[in-house]
This record gives sequence, structure tokens and C-alpha cells, in this order.
Amino acid sequence: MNKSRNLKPETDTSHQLDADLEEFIGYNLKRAYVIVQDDFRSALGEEGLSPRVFSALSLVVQFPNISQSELARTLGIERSGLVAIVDELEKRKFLVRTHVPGDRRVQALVPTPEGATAYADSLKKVRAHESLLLGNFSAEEKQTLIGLLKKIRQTKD
Amino acid sequence: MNKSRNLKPETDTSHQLDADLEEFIGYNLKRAYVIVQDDFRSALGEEGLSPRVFSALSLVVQFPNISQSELARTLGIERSGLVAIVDELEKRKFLVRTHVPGDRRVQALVPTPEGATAYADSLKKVRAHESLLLGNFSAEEKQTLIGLLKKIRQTKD
DNA sequence: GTGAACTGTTTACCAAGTTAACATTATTCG
DNA sequence: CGAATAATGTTAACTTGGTAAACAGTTCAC
Repeated sequence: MNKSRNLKPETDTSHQLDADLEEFIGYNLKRAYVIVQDDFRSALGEEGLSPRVFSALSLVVQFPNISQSELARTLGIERSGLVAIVDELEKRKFLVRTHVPGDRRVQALVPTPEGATAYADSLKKVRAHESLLLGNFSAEEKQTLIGLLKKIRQTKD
Repeated sequence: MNKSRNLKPETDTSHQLDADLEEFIGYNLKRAYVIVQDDFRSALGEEGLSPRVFSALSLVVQFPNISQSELARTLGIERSGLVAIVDELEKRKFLVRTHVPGDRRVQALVPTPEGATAYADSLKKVRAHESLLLGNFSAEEKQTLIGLLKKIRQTKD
């Protein structure tokens, strides 16, 4: 069982091909995640939205009046962690925190017109980034991949 | 095209089902990645190896005498970032940095016997974690997923 | 032999999260 | 009612996992 592959480790580029690591979902998931995230950032540029801010804005635009708690829950992060994200979106004038009549604790998040157009613009860029990065994927492969990734999420509900 | 879904945002749990976000590879990748990583950590316990340390040890055990530069390259991280990982493995006595005769710059990484057994032990736990977490995946689905994730990596070589 | 390149390392930094505590407000239910 | 319980948004301190830049020592190319 000992593979005894000790030939010139410095110049042997075949490591990736048969390392134990390569059989793990976790490792492959991370490597792919890093690539996609890096490409996302360079596609949206220095002043563009980061992935997490984009995803928050997406939900606010699509579900106006969502509360911060609900947004955090939907994104799978802590309420405390969401504060900085909403702060950034508010500072950029992409949304406003508004009071809701029924409950004086919650601050409903409402997208501004600038927020809506910024989202539409970013959405285009994100779609372009994904279709360019995954240029060698068929539509079916993309759907399969998304389906399998969602299935992982379903295991922990 | 306006979906106008403004009914009780606080209690509407259908957000996940049709949000724009859900069609993106990047978003689904991140959500899945977080779940798998969290499960990895709880499977290996408080004193267990973190994912990145596990992956480094894996390569050192499988390819003894690998240099730090080569290891960093294989893992896709910076040389500077690898230092802390190797420091931890050395402190735990799982490997030693050794001089190589030909080149006085490089420090070849050699697993200790403890390192090898720690890896074997961790490997079992990692395999158990993945097969438990992905209990509702068929062998074929797992292979498909890994293949598609690798394909993402191939786009940026 | 000199300039370029590579190795390991430190330092300073950053991004993205967590946990714990808190004030404020709502809800539950003896 | 009123007291306990719970939810909301927020801050503060911390952790993790990286990067970028600079550096000394060493090797390579030509």
C-alpha cells in the first residue's frame, strides 16, 4: 500500500493528481470557493461590492422591508455580523434603516433607488463573471453543481 | 416582472426558495463550504487538526521531503502563510524541518512517526465526517460533485 | 562575477466572521 | 397585572485564515 513516491519532490508537479486530499469534498470545495470568490472580486473591481455585501443587497432589493434578524438568518450569519454589512450599504446610500410601526425593536431595510440600480448593475457583472469563469461548463453541468451544493445545505436544516 | 412579495417578511421562510442569490454558483459554493468546514471541525474536536493543518500534514505524509515552497504551491497559498501551519505541525511533533544537502535554502519537511499515526487517525475521522455529512449522497453524486469542483480549478491554471 | 531569482521568515495588515454582554422592546402566562 | 422570558439591534473583544512587502541567505544564469 505504500506508494513510495520519493522522486524529486521539488519538481514533481503530479502532486495534485493523486493526493489523498483530492478525494475529499471539503478540500475541493474550498479550492473552488477561493477561485470563484477571487474572480468575483476582480470582476466587480476595487470599488465594487464584496460577495457578502452583494448578497445582502440582493435580498434587501428582492424582499424590501426585511428585518436585520431575518436577513442574517437567511444569509446564515449572526445578527452582530450583519451590522457592518448593513452599515456599509447605508453609508453608500443603497438602503435605509426604517422604523416599523408595529414593533419598535426592528429596523426594516428598504432599498433606495440608487441601491436598486447598483444592484441591477452588479447583478449583470456577477452573471458575466460566472458565465465567463464557467465558460467550459454546460448549462446542465451548472444546474447539476448547484443542485448538489444545495443538497449539502439541506443536510443541515 | 415585479414579484411584490411583501407579506409578513418576518415570518416568511420562503426566501431561500426563489431568491436571485440561489442561482449563483458562488453563493451556493460558500454556503456549502461553511457547512462542510464546520462539520469537519466538530468531527475532529477541540484539539483536532484544523482543515488547513490537516491538508498540510496529508501532503507531508504522502510526499515526505517536500519543501515549504512546493507545499504552499500545492495548497494554493503563499509561502508566508504556510509558516504558521508548519510551525504548528512542528510544535505538535508531527514533522521536522530538515536541511537538504544540495540546497542550503530549503527545509525539507519530514513527518515523524507520531505525525504519520496522527494523520492516519485524522484521516479516519475525516472520512467518517464526510460520509456521515453526505449520507444522502450516492457514490455517483459524490464523484460528480468532486469532478465539477475540480473542473472549476482547472479553469484557472 | 554580477544580477536575477528562489527560500524561508517576520511584520503589519485585512476580511469575515464569532461570542458575550447590553439596552430596549415584546410576548407569555401564572 | 406583573414578572419572567425572548427577540432586536448594537458594540467590543477576539479568532481565523489569509495577503503583501520587505529581508537575509543562497543559488542560478550567462
